[in-house]
Amino acid sequence: MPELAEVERARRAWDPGRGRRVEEVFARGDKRIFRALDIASLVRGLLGQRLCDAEAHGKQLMFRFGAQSFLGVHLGMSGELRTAAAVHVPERHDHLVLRLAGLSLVLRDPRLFGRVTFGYGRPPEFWRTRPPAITSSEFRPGLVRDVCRRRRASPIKAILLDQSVFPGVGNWMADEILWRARIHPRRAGGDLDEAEVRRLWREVRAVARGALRWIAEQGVDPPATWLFQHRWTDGGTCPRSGRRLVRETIGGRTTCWSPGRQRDPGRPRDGDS
DNA sequence: GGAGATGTTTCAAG
DNA sequence: GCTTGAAACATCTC
Repeated sequence: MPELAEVERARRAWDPGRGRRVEEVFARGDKRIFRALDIASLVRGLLGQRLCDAEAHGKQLMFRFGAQSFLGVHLGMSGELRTAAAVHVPERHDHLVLRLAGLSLVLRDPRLFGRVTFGYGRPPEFWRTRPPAITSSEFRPGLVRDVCRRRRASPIKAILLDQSVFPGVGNWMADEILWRARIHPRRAGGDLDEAEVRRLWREVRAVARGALRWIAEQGVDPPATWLFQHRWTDGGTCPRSGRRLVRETIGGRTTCWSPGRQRDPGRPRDGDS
């Protein structure tokens, strides 16, 4: 599920626990979401501390407990945050449950592609060195130009998934961005001209803002004018051209685009395949 | 039963 | 040394 806006929505899911102290920590420490994390110090660092702050950055989440304890969560492919009753009995895929006064904070992740990190005294390294948010004014066109130059042989679809430049952009957002910018997902980064780089930069921001508005703030899917509504299954049509959408694997991920609107680099006259 | 899934990491090859 | 693409991770759903 989780890209930029879904992660922002997850950030808010634990809000009911704000200001309350952790009374008990349940963790399935053998699960890979904890990687090399020392569960004993996680428990020690959280017990008795109040949930004070929750921040999202790209696909990363950081929850601060007390002044010193920083709990990082990456939801991977199937992670979810929710609250449950204080007496909640962890279900099969509930790998971390924090019992506070009156409710429990639950991290569920069936596929176990998520990751939990913990920092005491200061946030973990990745959080301190995170790249500019794509919604911030520091996210400038030059960053897009640089990564396209550096990864000049990679398809632009794969480049957009680079979290060190486009934090929060995932598979559906990348397709949405390219569709709006009228750039074929298989175009090589080094092949984009200055105007295309500029369009890409602009649409990264537009899709990020729109996704946050619909998904995180209003809690609904983006409207039918977005590719989002049409891309998931075979047989969809482009909401702008009315033509049949194409789905293929690019950069190892299912990719959907609108032929004609996004011209195929191998077929300069007609993008239909 | 098989394929595929909104993600990252690792590793071998160029 | 850098870049690239494929495989691996674990489970569920269609």
